[in-house]
Amino acid sequence: MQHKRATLKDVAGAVGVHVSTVSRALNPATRHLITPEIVAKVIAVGRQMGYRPNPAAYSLRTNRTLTIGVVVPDITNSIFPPIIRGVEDAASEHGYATLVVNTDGRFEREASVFEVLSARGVDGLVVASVERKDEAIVRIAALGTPIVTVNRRTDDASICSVTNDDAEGIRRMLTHLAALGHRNVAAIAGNQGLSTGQQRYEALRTHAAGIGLEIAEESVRFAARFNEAAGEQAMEELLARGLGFTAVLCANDRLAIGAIAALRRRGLACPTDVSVSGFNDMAMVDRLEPPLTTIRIQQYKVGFIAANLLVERMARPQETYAPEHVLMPIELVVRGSTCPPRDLTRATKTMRRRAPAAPA
Amino acid sequence: MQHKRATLKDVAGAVGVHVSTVSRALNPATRHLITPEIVAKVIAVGRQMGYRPNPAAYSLRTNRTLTIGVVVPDITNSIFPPIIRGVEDAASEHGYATLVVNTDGRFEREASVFEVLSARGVDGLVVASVERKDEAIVRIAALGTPIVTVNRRTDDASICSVTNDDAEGIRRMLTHLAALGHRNVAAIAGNQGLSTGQQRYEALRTHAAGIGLEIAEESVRFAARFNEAAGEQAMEELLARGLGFTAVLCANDRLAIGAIAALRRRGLACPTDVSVSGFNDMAMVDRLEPPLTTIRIQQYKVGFIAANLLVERMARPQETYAPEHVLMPIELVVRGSTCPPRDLTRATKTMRRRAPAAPA
DNA sequence: GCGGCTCTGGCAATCGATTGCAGAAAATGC
DNA sequence: GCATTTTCTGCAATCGATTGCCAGAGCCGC
Repeated sequence: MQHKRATLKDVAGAVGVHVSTVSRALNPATRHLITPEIVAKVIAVGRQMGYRPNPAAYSLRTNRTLTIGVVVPDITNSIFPPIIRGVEDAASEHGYATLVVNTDGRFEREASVFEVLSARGVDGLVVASVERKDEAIVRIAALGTPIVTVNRRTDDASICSVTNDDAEGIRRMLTHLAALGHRNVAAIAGNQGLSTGQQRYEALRTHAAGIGLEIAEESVRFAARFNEAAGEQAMEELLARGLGFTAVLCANDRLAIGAIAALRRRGLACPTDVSVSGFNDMAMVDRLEPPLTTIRIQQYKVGFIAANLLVERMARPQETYAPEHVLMPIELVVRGSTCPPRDLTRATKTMRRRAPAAPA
Repeated sequence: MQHKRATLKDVAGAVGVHVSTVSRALNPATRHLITPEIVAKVIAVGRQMGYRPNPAAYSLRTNRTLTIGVVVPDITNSIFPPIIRGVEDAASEHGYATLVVNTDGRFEREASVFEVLSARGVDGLVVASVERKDEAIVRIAALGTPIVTVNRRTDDASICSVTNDDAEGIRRMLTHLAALGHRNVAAIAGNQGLSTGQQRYEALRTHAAGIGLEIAEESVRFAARFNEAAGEQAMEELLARGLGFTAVLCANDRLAIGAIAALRRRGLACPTDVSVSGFNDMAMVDRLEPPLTTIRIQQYKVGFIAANLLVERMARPQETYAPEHVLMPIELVVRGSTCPPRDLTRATKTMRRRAPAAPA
């Protein structure tokens, strides 16, 4: 990146002091050991010579890389970039760089990804790809690497996390649907091996009754993955049973998008025939037709806070302290994909084929 | 990331040879200097002890970090993650890690971003945020850092690039619109300070006539930025002039999305009243209403190839060689946002207000 | 005027690798 | 069988920082 840059030795030579003096003068923590005039001179000459510490030498000596690893399932999944951005912004404020790696949710790749980060000697990890029972993470944490999980968390409460208030989100959405007049609501739940999937489903079970909704066992389908295809398939299955629901609550936006596509293919309109709700408020879902009613999570902030938490923990290494779990508030965003039920049961109970969205 | 790991010295001790022997035995390039039996033993013991080289020590000695910097305007803009992913995948195949930074297109941030990467001593750069006249890049390149730009390029042909065939994309889109029967086509061009903006606009000028389209000077609006708001504003301006166009070619998808929103707000339907086309084929544009007709670019591949090119260049440092410029083929993707003109001029010439998308 | 104190800043070891050089051992030539 | 070459391995310097230890300077009080 540059030909040769000034070293401590160069600065020391220019000022006429020893390298150790320069080192101490430049480090705020040891600066008090040096006479103020020398400090000023060193700083001035250092700046003028364009001195910048060599990170390799620093790492070698201190065993710290000022780098944190960020592990995500896939950076091209648009839920993650805002989180990563938050992590990067917070990390860079503290002088840390971030190394982002993708696991694709595949086990073998996950192992190699941790291997790479470990080989690079990252000082800490922000992990967005964690599963509820994630022994790999627990093992790495036990070895002493500070870790914070984002969006999801492990069942094991010893791993720090920054997550969204999934339960409250579901409660708010159920309340919204009930307020619209829906009584028979179906749901497409997510992967129960992930905390998001499990929390959201559990909230459904916990809150439905109190809100006045009946959600029968058979009205819930579990999607294997959080994507459009799984949502589409789940919706197909729900429709095939003719359960007479007027709304479908989906565990995330991508499932909802798939669900709406499935409805459309069956000649049913969203929201007039069936209301559909999402979760996350991904980019662009406000521009879909219909615009998606969903729960907004604070993606950027989750990443930002997680990185700050991590930096804080990395500062005091081997101490043990209580793990922290931050829960971020969510927000209900009502758009066009939910509306009052037109006719409580007719639409989905009798599965007549219709031309898609034909003008009446 | 780990408590203490085996060093060369540890392996040397275990095998009973000198560290330099271990170093040479482990390095494929110097392995031939060592007796095969010793090599085998060193490798076996090294593996068994879980030896992994310390990157800091390696960097300090060799002045190479095995890290490349990736500079993008904003990782949350969904055009970039696939590119980044391509870069990361290719880079990691060669043992390189990637450091991604965001400029937000702001000048001062751009400077600090290069500063950070330079301080970290990256071995090379993949830059997606480059402008046509980008002196910063040229300067850094002149200092000896290998650089490859992606998606965009500098006017200065000495900087390697991997870009998409923007001109051909525009030609294909114009041909498509002409084939549908459009004759009076307007355009929303992009920032002319970026190669994409300029190339696409130039292609418009070059090819329109030959294809049988008239694109008057006043039928082209230049959007300041490549985003929805700019597209919306540009479309407003086009509509305000009542030019009688039946289609609008936009320089990218986000402009097109904004343009369609503006049409809708004016009570005009896309594509029945006005066809709109995009460029890039971003994620999700196939799920919009109407699904966007656009030009598909190979985002992942662009990143992948750029990283390979960069790695190749980093391998032989100070040599000078001809800069390479790779042009990736594009693909026309016809979806719902373009259709034959209903009535060649009535729709946009007489600006009647209508209820949005009301059934006839 | 001297012992003891604090305050500064220099010395040198250290982190873990790479690599030029030299010397020992083995192979080759005659 | 000796000289010469080749092959292999060890030695030690080096990269650029940090940091424990120590010595000299200056100050104080008595």
